[in-house]
Amino acid sequence: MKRCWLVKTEPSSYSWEQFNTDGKVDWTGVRNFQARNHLREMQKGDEVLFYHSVVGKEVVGIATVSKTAFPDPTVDESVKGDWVCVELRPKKALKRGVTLAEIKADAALKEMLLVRHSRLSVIPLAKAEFDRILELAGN
DNA sequence: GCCAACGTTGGC
DNA sequence: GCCAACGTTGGC
Repeated sequence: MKRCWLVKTEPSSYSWEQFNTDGKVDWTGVRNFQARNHLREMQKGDEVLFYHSVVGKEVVGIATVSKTAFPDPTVDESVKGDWVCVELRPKKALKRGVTLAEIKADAALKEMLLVRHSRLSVIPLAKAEFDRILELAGN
């Protein structure tokens, strides 16, 4: 079954603009068990909201999973554990960014893990939450 | 720039 | 196995 996700990134390290320039990216560097488990559950074609943390604090676009979990090539001998990444491709920019403040203010979204668990970097979304964000964005 | 929340590490 | 210390993330 197709699922919806949200990934966070600081635009100063990797932005939506850079993502679009690249055309695709291996979503590497996840070093959190919960986030990793979510990466493993991603299926090809799943839709992923792209969120800018710290700077902007808004959802800026939609990506799709183009390759399911595979070993993270950025892991070397100094890193313990069995880490994975996925390949993402940009699908569509939001017409208008949806900010964290708006998400918190929205009755349908304020229970999102993005709000409740702000440090998790890969977050599963309910379809209704995903749709609501697109609605707020005007897409 | 500060600090709260959380995860990880290491001593016991 | 507990818990204090520490590092990191991310909102404000």
